[in-house]
Amino acid sequence: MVTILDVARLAGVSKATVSRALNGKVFVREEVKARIFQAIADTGYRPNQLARNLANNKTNSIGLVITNGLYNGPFFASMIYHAATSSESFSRQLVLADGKHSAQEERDAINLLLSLRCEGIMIYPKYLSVDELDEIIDHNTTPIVVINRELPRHRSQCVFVDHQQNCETMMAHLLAQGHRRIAFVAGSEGSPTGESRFAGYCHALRKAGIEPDPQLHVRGSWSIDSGYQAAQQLLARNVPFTCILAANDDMAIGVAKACQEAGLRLPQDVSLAGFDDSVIGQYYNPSLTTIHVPMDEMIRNAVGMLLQPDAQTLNAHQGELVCRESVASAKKAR
Amino acid sequence: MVTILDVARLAGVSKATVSRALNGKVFVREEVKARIFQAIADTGYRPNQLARNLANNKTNSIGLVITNGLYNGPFFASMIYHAATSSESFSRQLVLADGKHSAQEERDAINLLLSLRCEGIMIYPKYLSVDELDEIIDHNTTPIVVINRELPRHRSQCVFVDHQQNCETMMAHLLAQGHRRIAFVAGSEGSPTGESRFAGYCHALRKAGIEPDPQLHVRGSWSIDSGYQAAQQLLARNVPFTCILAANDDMAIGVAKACQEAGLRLPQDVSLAGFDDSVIGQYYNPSLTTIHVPMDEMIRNAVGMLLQPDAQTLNAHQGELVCRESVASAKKAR
DNA sequence: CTGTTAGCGCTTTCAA
DNA sequence: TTGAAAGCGCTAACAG
Repeated sequence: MVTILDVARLAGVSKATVSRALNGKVFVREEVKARIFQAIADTGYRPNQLARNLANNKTNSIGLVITNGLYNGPFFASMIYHAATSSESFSRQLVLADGKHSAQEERDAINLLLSLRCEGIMIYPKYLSVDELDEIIDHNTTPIVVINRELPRHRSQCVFVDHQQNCETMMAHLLAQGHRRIAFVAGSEGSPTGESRFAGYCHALRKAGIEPDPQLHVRGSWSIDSGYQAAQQLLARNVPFTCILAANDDMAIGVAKACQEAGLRLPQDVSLAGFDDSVIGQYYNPSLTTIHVPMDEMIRNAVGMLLQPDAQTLNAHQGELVCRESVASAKKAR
Repeated sequence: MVTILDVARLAGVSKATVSRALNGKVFVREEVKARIFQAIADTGYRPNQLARNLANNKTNSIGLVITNGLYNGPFFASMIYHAATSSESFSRQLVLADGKHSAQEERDAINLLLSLRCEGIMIYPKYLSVDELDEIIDHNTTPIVVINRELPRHRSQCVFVDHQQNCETMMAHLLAQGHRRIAFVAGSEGSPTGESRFAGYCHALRKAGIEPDPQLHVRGSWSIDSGYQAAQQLLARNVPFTCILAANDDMAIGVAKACQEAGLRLPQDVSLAGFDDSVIGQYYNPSLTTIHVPMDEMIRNAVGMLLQPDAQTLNAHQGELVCRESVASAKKAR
């Protein structure tokens, strides 16, 4: 491996001068510079970032902790996409670490990124609780921003949307269409996002004078397939409903499949809605009514928080109702 | 920042001993070890991987170059997913670099990863030609594996599937269903994957004694939306066909949307098929006939090649026809 | 403008 | 089994 010393010798200067020529902060005589660049070209020298990072004590990289099992879906794809794009726009590399299957492994992933000396770390938590996250942030000097969790104790280290509020917005829309018997396909047990959406569902119903019916409540685990299975359970119960609200778009698509297999037409026989506004929803048949979550904005914000901790940034983001074909006005309950 | 020296002092030993205790390769007296770990716990010491990597001259990381605009789709999501999973299974970190919008930027991305001293680099090329890739591989000692491109000069630095062969398999199926007027929605101009699939399409037709009709040929650019628009163009031409084959699943979904908007029923009025077997195809309505590309296998293979360059590995992978609802037997051309 | 000299934090001989 | 010392490749004072 050719080092800066080789270049220096070939150009007949010292390492320092090569370094200066390379970094451009300090003036180097044109003539010398030319010799140096010639030597670099001749040797095929490539600076060792590792050494450079160590000397500078900074790495120009941003870490992202995300749970492996999750990033298969379109939702997470767009998250990684935005994370990579935002990082690059700040000339930072994105380093991925897997949260795997437990809080401990999520912690390990953070520690790994920390020992890699990432400049900042974003984490989309799945297992770690708010308390644990608070503690991790307290115990570290490296900037850490939590995505999709509200941390009351660390207002400038989190970005999130109010899922409950969004769900109430959605419910208001469904109720306005005349739906009264609305089924709910929940996300994984214990997921704060899922719980908030469910809370929004219950709250909106009660506000409309309707008591949530446990018979209309089934649980999935965010994947398309889990939505499919949840819907089959729901249909097997043989209770009447005119609309199904799934806690995310992926599950909604699974639900659609199950309904269609059961001979139900969407939206004539049953309306359907989801959350997240994943790309496919727009092109699904029928296209999916959903809530748009501004992932791009959130991530851009998160990266901004990491790199410029002082700049005041907005951490509560607004979701937005997107009305499409999958919701029709209610006729009569099946 | 607490360093190994702080720990050493606190434990009353030398840096070297702490290092040894930490790495476990050399024996350290139990009693001393205990003192060291106590000191580590007390100080909250975390080894600096940067320094460690520099000293060891290795990084435990694998780089992936991929074009930003692309990884929004489900296909690339699954690629990143498998890349991260495979890397982790070899205890390596995945580092992402963006190929952006040109061959030069793709080159830059590789150079970046190289200067980061990744142990190996995988590249899913979009702009770089086979010749350029050959050259890059020749000029570097770091292992580089190219995904989805056959490099005749570097058989053990590439993994790929035979897209033309796969397309012929698909065409054989469509022809067997009685389709004769089969439209083709191509991918971006100049894309080797797209060209191969198109070649397979033409070849299969000719083998069946049918001359490809330019009127049945439209071009998209891999995205759902481009498929939608391409299909609209096709429909506007008002030429008869009984089946549409899109060069990937995403475009097929766009095509489906356009057809349905035009009042065509799938698959009764027109059959539809795609490539890649992306998750959504299975749940789309109608579910999508496609060719499964074994991305998991390919990536695992690629990572294996990077880390164990000597081990003989298979680099040509087989695609597999997946028959679902979107293709029916041909009645009469519209 | 440029060379010399210390480090950055860790690993690894070499001796003891 | 442990310590001292050299070195990984680069940057950054400090002189000159």
